[in-house]
Amino acid sequence: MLTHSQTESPTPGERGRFLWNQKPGDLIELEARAESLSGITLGQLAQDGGYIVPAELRRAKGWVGTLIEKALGASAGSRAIPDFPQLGVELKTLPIDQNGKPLESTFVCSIELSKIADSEWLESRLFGKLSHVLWVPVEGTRSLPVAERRIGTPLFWRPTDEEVDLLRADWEQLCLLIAQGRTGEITGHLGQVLQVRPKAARGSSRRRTSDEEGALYDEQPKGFYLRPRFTHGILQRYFSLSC
DNA sequence: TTGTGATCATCT
DNA sequence: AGATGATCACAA
Repeated sequence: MLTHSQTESPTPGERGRFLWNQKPGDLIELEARAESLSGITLGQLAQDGGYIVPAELRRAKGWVGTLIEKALGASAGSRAIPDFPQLGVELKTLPIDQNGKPLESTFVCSIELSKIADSEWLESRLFGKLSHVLWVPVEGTRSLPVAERRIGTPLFWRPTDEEVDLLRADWEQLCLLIAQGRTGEITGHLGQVLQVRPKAARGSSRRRTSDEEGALYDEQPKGFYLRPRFTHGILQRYFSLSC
């Protein structure tokens, strides 16, 4: 996905302006490094690291997120833990339009369909990932060439008590349906701030699970997503306070 | 195969 | 326009 330049511009991690693939030691350092990306374009950042910018994201949907991860030294890989394990921080890029409005929902984590029945909120993947997030807004208007899109001002976010209540209420409602084996009733329409949507390589993907009674059946893999309205609220609150 | 990074494509 | 369901690439 992150294709290296064949022309050997700067060797990644050696000559670039940014500390590619190097773990930040603490929150202050992570913040400083995230802020150093603010205002530059994806093309500039990619060139610094010696990466090729895809002409379009259709076949490179996670390219922006992976680029920012490498630049900031995220180390969790594809494990189901926060991107900066030692700091407990999850990194999320957020595509925004010219008004700072999120263009897409935000994927949070996949759902362990077979284990969801006896899970608890405080131990959940969802709560674990959302307890501390570093949001990095990035211009995402489709008509803007990927290389020209600018990285925005990063912000650290911890959900307020009110936001936790909203998330937890949705999470419990959706988990209950899943635990009862009523996954057929789950659509993206449910949930005020959180929703459950397919998360699979193809629509026909299936994964084995069971309901409270232990009955086995196959269901489409699903994941939790934050609604754009919710993430928009996070950005608005932050930027209204910082002005 | 599952979980990560997400955006695409289409319908209302 | 906004949102839902579908889909793409990669790592372990």
